[in-house]
Amino acid sequence: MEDKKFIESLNEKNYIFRIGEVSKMTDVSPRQLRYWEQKGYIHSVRSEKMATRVFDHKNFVMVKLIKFYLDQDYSLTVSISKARKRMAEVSLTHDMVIAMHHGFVEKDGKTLMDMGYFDDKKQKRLYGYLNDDGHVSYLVE
DNA sequence: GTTCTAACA
DNA sequence: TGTTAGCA
Repeated sequence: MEDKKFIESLNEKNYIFRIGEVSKMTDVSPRQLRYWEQKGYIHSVRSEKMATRVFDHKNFVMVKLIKFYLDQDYSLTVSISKARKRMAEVSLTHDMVIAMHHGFVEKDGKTLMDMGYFDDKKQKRLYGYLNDDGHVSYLVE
């Protein structure tokens, strides 16, 4: 289970940024970030004794999403709404991919992703791989 | 040098 | 929302 430890060591949850860094990476001013936080659109963590904000990866992504919609001339409130919906979808996508990912196996010169049992009786296993056009092909065995 | 809060020619 | 002031 060394793989698991390695994955956890680089888990995005471990990445935190200060307001200046987030501002530069997202092109959102510190003033805006503080305001958005005050309104509850984003959240920062304040270490027990540390007086400065730190944003985790999740909130960094949220800022990027809000900015993405603002740049398309949506109002702030609409951007927030759209960003929250996207966040939920991205989060669900992440959870599902993690849950179905059972490693890779080599077959016929291809690298197949083992997606676990396909049926409730746990007799058929689902595999998938990317073909040349970028689409996923499936295999059940 | 950076971040914080509060306030506004 | 930008900017500035005065701190920590």
